[in-house]
Amino acid sequence: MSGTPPTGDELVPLLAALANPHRLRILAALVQRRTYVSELARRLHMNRPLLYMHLQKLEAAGLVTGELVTAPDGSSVKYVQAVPFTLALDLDVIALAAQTLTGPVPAVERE
Amino acid sequence: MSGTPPTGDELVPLLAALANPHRLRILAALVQRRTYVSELARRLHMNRPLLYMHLQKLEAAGLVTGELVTAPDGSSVKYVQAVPFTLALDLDVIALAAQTLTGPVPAVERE
DNA sequence: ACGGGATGTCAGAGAAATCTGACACGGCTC
DNA sequence: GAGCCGTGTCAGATTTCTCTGACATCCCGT
Repeated sequence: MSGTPPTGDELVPLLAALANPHRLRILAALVQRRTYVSELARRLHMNRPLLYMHLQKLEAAGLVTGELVTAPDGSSVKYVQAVPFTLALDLDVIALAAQTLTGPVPAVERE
Repeated sequence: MSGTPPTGDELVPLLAALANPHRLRILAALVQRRTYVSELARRLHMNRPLLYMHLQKLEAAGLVTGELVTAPDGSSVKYVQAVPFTLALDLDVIALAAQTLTGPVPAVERE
């Protein structure tokens, strides 16, 4: 995760992952502290299943890492933490990314 | 539109506006050329109503400007163009933006 | 008058994202 | 065993986003 020019196919999911208040707050909460899921749910006042969904999207976008830790007492706790990243966005970057978009486009875009 | 630190309430719509293949391609098409709507619809192979919706979202996010020009021959044509911008995204920026999120949050986030 | 090209808006179908409650499992402590 | 606290997953309701076809309007040139 760094400042390399993103392709369209990886930029869209990344932006989609960030374009949500909950997920911004989740990331913000994980910047400093490394927390486990249930505690995070309490801190952010959201249902655990909901938090799970958002965490999965963040994880899928590579913005968050999860680690299932089996504590010495035998209980398992899943710690999550934010993955540092940098994204410089710009009209030129977007124009570049748009060229690398695959998908249902006949590619008769020229002219 | 520039590199000032965005608040959460303006960052989320901005990211949401960008997190779409169509809108990336629309922006890319408007970087160089200034085009009117119908022609743009042909260039990108999409229905005009659909293009309109995406243009409205881009306009709402401040990424695109529209100008309805009444040509000398009397016909009116709407020209659209991309608005230059810069966005530097970062975990710290996100943490900052998350603090400025208004909304249905009891704000009992402390501790 | 007619056809063509432009703007703008609508209703509604279809797909995807969001959110909630309930369930299953395991391990600890009392 | 009962209660508490973790993880993980599910079905389903609700909402939002996408997308299409059709319509109304205006101006121009033939």
